[in-house]
Amino acid sequence: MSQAASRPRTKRRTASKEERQTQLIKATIRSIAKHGLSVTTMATVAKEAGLSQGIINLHFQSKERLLEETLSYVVDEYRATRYEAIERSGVSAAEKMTALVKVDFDKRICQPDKLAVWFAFWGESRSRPTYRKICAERDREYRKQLRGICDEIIREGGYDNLPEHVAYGLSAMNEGLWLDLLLNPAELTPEQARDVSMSYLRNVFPGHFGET
Amino acid sequence: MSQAASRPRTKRRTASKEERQTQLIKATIRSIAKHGLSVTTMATVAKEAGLSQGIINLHFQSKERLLEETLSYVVDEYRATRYEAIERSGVSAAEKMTALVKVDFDKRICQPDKLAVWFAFWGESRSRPTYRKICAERDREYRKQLRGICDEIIREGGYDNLPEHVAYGLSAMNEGLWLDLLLNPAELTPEQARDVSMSYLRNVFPGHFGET
DNA sequence: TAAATGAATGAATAATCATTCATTCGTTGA
DNA sequence: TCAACGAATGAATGATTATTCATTCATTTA
Repeated sequence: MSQAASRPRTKRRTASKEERQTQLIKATIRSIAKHGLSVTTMATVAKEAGLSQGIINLHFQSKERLLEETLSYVVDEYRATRYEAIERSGVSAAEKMTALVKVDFDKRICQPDKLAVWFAFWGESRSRPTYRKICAERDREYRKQLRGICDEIIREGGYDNLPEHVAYGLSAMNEGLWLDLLLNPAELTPEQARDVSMSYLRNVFPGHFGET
Repeated sequence: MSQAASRPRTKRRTASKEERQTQLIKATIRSIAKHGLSVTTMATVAKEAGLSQGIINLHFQSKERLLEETLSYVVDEYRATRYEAIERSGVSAAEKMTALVKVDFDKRICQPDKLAVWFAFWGESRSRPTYRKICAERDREYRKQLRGICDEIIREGGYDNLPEHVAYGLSAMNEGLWLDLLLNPAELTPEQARDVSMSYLRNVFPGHFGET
């Protein structure tokens, strides 16, 4: 949240626990994006943060805990941004739905470094129950939110789609579009990805997201 | 393709180069699924294959090459299954499209071990140009195929969807459904995932995939 | 200002891992 | 049956890496 954790002015400085931890988590995100998770070492993170080797064990006890905190950080940021967007949006179900799609392709959320972190942990999560648990929480909440909005829209519009199909379908499509943004950022912009997602909604709920 | 590469009968046997390489690649897939890519070592692969330490360097020169060959193996298998399905399917665009969706959720293709491999490499691909190149080839081909079919269906049905939106949307949705199958196999079966995907097609091309 | 506190360092350590290669052993051709 | 070949082994090696901890140094307190 604070940008104060960037770079110390003097050659050495003592910062608050929270400040340092955030600084180290951000360094971990950059390291994963730059080198990949399997090449991210205590050394690459410390160097990225401009700090010394031992500091990570001082603040996080172990590398594993640092990685878990990093995943949680990204997950929490995503959830917070979503709730914020829902709060700011209009009260209608269609407006809420549009707000959610916008969040997925918001610069803050789908920037390359963050996407790299999501997929790095997803890639390992099959063999790491802890990662899966942190991610599962995200999925359950997100889909529940989406499912509720779909229910409402379907009731309003008298569509004969199954709400769980649309909720699964939309969240899956957005995750897949993230993958495309990660793998070939040159071929697809976040704005185009959002258009693809919105065009899905237009097809499924023409009365709410129709062209006219 | 052959199942002969499973387990040698005698305590030691000399096999053909190709047989051993396939055996090692399959062992790598299992190791990635079981331990994750970052914990997959020469030792875990050798153990999984029931062979000795040095054998991988003998056949693949380096660990990196083994991993690249493993990714290529999965990519090639996916492509081959797709082309096979198109050949077997009816000639209409709608039949071809249905065949493609079926392939994505075929037991052979979307089994847990294989999905783990896809996501393990996607997670690292941002920092590994070689991985990205192997995957990019897959994407380009797949989307081109899909795009062609969408063009045809849109022409036939007079829909006003953009073919590239549907092609991007469908492939993204299927990739996202793979993620759901990987992360919570208990909540979603491949058959249900296929239904989600097909219900998308019903909405986008009601004249071709309509309910009646 | 001086002593106390604890944040930060970085060299040392122990563990892990990819790679090498001398040796073993199964297979093939004469 | 027996050399000759080469596939396979696995102990040894050197490189990498997470973790520890004695020491340094900035900040706070008295």
